[in-house]
Amino acid sequence: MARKTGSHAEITGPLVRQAAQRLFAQHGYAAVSMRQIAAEVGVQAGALYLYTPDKQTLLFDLMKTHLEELLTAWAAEPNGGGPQDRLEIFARFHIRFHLDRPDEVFIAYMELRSLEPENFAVIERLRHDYERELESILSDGHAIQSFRVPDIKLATMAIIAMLTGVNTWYREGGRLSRDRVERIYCNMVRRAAGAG
Amino acid sequence: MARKTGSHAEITGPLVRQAAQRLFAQHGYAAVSMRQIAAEVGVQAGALYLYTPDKQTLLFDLMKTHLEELLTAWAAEPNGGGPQDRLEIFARFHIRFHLDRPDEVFIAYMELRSLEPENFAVIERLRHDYERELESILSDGHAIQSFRVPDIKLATMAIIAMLTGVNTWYREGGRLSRDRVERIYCNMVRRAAGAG
DNA sequence: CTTTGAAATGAACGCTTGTTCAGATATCCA
DNA sequence: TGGATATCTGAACAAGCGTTCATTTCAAAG
Repeated sequence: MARKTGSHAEITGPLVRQAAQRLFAQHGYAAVSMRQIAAEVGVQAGALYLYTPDKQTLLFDLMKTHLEELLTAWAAEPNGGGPQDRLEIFARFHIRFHLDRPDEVFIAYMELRSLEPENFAVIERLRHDYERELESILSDGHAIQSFRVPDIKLATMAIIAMLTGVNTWYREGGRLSRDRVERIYCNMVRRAAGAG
Repeated sequence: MARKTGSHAEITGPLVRQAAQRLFAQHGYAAVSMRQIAAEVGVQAGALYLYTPDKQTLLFDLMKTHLEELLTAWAAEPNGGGPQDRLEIFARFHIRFHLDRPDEVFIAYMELRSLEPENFAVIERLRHDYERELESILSDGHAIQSFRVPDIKLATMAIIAMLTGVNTWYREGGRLSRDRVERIYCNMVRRAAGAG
């Protein structure tokens, strides 16, 4: 696969990350070789080491960047209103963000076991930071009896699993529009949380 | 890892499957070598080929067996009652069955991409057979207005994702008993389906 | 006690792996 | 134009891969 003509060296770095992302998502970290990534970029394997110290770091950076972008994007969402509004905003945000990045999401969920322990700890913390955002919404709603959830942590995990699950079946141009999917999931989440 | 003393050759086959299951679940199919599996069993790599034609078939058989057991076990559940009862039975069954087999479930969900196309097709069909069981419950309930679901297929996927998600966080001996988890999930599923 | 046949070994096959590095090449600034 | 600097090649390294197979081991059957 030849490189785009006219491409200068300073854009090879992003190309490497892009190629690694697609290949890791498709075949899995362990099943993809540095030579495959290099071929996708249009370069020899040795050249990759100008852009990453090793294969593991390549994976780690992809996952870290993804989760940091997730937290940043969530922080930029409107955060006014009561728990019910915030739950709806969260659900819609989660679906939108995840459907926009199927490869990143797939890697972040499937390649945790491919991370060396120190890297795993970093990623796990970031993921937990995000989960706590939903947890605090449910907790606030529980406090003022807007929601009926017997166990807040369990509800957090259940709702996130349900929302993230959309990535496993949704395909662009399918039977349902993204907006319709967002709306339906929103309703299910609200009801699962026992919202009035 | 030495074999249990007194073990005869006729039980090595199951041991191989067991070892492969644990290792595939922990590190992923591509990351596990035949030599690692053999070491776990207490045998040399060549001996594995008395029990499986190749590595791919080993994976395929694990997944196929898991899904067939899932379908068989579900068929053995009581299937009387209305959609509401059947939804509750399904939810409890799904959680119970999946929590009992964390390794199998992990492999069945994570290693789809490691299957060669023909094998993938077989597994995908089995999985779909199972999803259709829930779909028909929701469909029946929708027909007699016991459930309020704007889209049955979407609700099917959402509920299964939510239920299967329990495997990602539940740990034996944790804060919540299995029965309590079952009950809470049951309620969330009922409400998500819009059951009266 | 010998024969048989399954079970397991251990070496070997050709190939791929992640990573390194001396050398070639291209690009940019003076 | 010339020299410095960033970029990339291509070969090499040791190690590991899935798989095969002639040979050995060993318990049970005759």
